[in-house]
Amino acid sequence: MTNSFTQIKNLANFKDKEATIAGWLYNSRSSGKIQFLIIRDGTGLCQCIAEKGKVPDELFEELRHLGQESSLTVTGAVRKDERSVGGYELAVSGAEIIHTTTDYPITPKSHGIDFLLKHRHLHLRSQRQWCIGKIRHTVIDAIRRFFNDNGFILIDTPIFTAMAGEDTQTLFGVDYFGEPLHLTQTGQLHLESAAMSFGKVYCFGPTFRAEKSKTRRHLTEFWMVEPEVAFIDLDGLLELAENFVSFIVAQVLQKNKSELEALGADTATLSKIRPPFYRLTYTEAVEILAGERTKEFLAKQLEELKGQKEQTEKRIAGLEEEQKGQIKQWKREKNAAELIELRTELDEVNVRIENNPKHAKLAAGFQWGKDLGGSDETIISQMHDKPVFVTHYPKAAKAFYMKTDRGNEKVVLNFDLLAPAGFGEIIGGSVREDNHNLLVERIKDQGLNIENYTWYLDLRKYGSVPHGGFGLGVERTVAWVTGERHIRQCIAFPRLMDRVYI
RNA sequence: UCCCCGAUAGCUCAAUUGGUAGAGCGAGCGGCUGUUAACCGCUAGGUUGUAGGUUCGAGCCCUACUCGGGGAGCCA
Repeated sequence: MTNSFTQIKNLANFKDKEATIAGWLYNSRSSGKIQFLIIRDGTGLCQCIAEKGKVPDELFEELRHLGQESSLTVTGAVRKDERSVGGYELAVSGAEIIHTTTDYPITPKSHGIDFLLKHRHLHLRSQRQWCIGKIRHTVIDAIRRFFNDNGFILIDTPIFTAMAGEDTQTLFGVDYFGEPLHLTQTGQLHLESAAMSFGKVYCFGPTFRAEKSKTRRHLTEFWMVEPEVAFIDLDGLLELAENFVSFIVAQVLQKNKSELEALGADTATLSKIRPPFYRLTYTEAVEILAGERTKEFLAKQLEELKGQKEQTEKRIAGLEEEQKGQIKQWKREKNAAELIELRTELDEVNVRIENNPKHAKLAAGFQWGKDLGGSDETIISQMHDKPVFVTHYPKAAKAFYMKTDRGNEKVVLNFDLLAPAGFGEIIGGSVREDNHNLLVERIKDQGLNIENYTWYLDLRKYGSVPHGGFGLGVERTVAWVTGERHIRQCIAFPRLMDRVYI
């Protein structure tokens, strides 16, 4: 059935010829003798023009009353027209209605996030989600392509696992025939053993974390890709990570230009994402955070926000004044719509103004030894126009498996990659401790049961080599690239803390 | 777990100091031959999240609860 219909993305090939498309009614406008039907078919949007006299009267009336998201096929001549959404439109000669829809809940006007999440199964049809879904597909395709083309072997690591990468408090427990297991939070430990067989490996799958985090950066179930490489040092890992991320961004720019534009993403800044990325050590980052530069940066940001607030308030007051007077009806309605927008904007600015001094205080009081907080990462990230590596974190704040810097025992050979313009961490990685006895010490130091790690320690007994890897969060990457502020929009069916609709 | 904010028509939001609950969209009907979230006219649509309290009078004030949003810790 599918094969006999023309896909909307291919309409250009049918210029001045007849085509039949099959899809759903996305939106329609009628002007008495002429109707504009916007059809979506999963590959794009197409405006179909139905003119009275050129289609049977009965069909014309039927189309005029057709509800949003009704399914149908439309036949007509394909012609180029600048005024049309995709550049091409269909002059309708016939149509077959497959299913009539009434009262589709998601209208072309604005909706709140709660309503949209409750209707996620339908929301996936809307343009914004469709664009994000296409870009996510490209990101995942680019991830696999990059590793497959660079000599990495795919290893599927288990989802049921007894191993804990970090601490067990953030894991989802599972009753495995009476045995307590949990859902994986990383494939890394298993992957290390595979790296000793294949050299360069990666795993890619869902990951589960029971962190009680209610922020725009967190999901309890998300997708993560983790490469692991034998015979590599920290510099090698950074180089791998920057080439990898640059490749993903380049692929999205190449394949999803129109989707990026539809989403309002910053393609100019994205096209500058090329190696080398900025490199900071943790110690340098702390100096920046606690220093004058951050103080000035945040103070300037606060001034800008206050200015923005003042302007928005002025505009709101002006509009409110105008609404009190005698004005045309259409102007009154337009003002009301603008007021709603401005009030939302004002709310956001107020939250940022409220947070700014808190973040400034956290940054100024930052003590060497603590892990970087979310707001600290945001500040560093906002100061840069390209991704930033932060390396060499304090050993005490990090996981047991990270390799101690032999030149400075207080830090480990690890790194985070912060996406620019405030998006924050998208990668975390490290060189792994490869000395058997040092690793035993670290396991004991952190109060972990050494018996659980005998196989992991074996890797350091039989031909131990320097090795390392990292994990990249798919949804965070998609959010950064698309400019979407919340990662829940970057996966089809998000799992949030206390919130699973379907 | 902690801090801040919110809940009014199917949806997005108004409602002055506590004084008769309104608008747009959506739905239905009608009009309009090039619309871009089209436009114009008419119609229907409400126990203001729940329970209690203050008051002559509560959408608005107070208390508790439920649900949601934003942020913190932690992290990809």
